Amino acid sequence: MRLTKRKIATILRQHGHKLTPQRQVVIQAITSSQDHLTPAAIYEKVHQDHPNIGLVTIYRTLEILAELELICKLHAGGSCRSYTISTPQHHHHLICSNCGTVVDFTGHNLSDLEQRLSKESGFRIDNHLLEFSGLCQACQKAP
Amino acid sequence: MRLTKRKIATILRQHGHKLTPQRQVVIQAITSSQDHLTPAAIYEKVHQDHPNIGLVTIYRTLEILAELELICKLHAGGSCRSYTISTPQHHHHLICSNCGTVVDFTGHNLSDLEQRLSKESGFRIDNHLLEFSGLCQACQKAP
DNA sequence: TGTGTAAATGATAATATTTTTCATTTAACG
DNA sequence: CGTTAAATGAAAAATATTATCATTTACACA
Repeated sequence: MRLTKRKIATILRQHGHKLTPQRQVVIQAITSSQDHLTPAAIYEKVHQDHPNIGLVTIYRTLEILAELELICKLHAGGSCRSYTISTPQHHHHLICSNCGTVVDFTGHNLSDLEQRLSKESGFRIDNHLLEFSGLCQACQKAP
Repeated sequence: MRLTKRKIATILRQHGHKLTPQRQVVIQAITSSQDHLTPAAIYEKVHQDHPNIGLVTIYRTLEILAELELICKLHAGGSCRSYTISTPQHHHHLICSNCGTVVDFTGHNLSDLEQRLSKESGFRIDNHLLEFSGLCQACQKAP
């Protein structure tokens, strides 16, 4: 189950942010895409129907959405600044290195490993980053 | 066991690259650091003793070293373009988000998960990215 | 131990990306 | 509706990265 636009709007407001038309457009662009999108890509996508929206607004919106964990930042693939829509539960990503399609997966728990590492290294572990990349079914067939 | 400078030199030559003084200096800067370093940070570090070395050379050297997997690119932490020395065996990283110290770890095998994901999604998985971040022992004590 | 040659360097410029600033506009609250 | 804090767009500034090119240099080979 993905985050609905309605839900996103509520969370934005709950945190004292306004739901501007520009933000709605950015959110729409992200939720309607299977890919991960860079700020520039979102700008492109959005600019056709909304020529007045500025790239800076995109940057600002993305920052807020990421802060609220409504979108996820991805690292695999070309850019380290591309985003995909988030889902409520903890998850990781599988990314097609050809077409950029993002598939979420859950059910893999890293807490055992985390505990082991914490014990071995003395670190207090706060966070992790786990992504897989490869070719999706469609891109395997037609390279 | 870390890669020695000698070993790195050999591998460079094996791939038709020259071992220039500039490259030696960059390698030295990376191998002698516990941190992960950005191109700019390496430039800073190196520029004191070698004022003639250009930032561009650093970029080029890093690209080659990364290509040959002699260094690893890290994503956790501020920059998505920071590097640490690599080790021969497959490993992942644990990174202190305060001081940048990088600790390698091995022994965690993702191939079961990889297989499961591959089956479930139809992806042909080529690669993965796994990093943990948190506070190292020293930084926990003195924030 | 020279020497020819492909590779590397540094300087500079070009391009790309991200952040700042600020005057104006607007969403959302009562 | 009116008020106000937040958001926007435009422009510029700051950063980061890549390309170009004339000159230099490592090193394979004689």
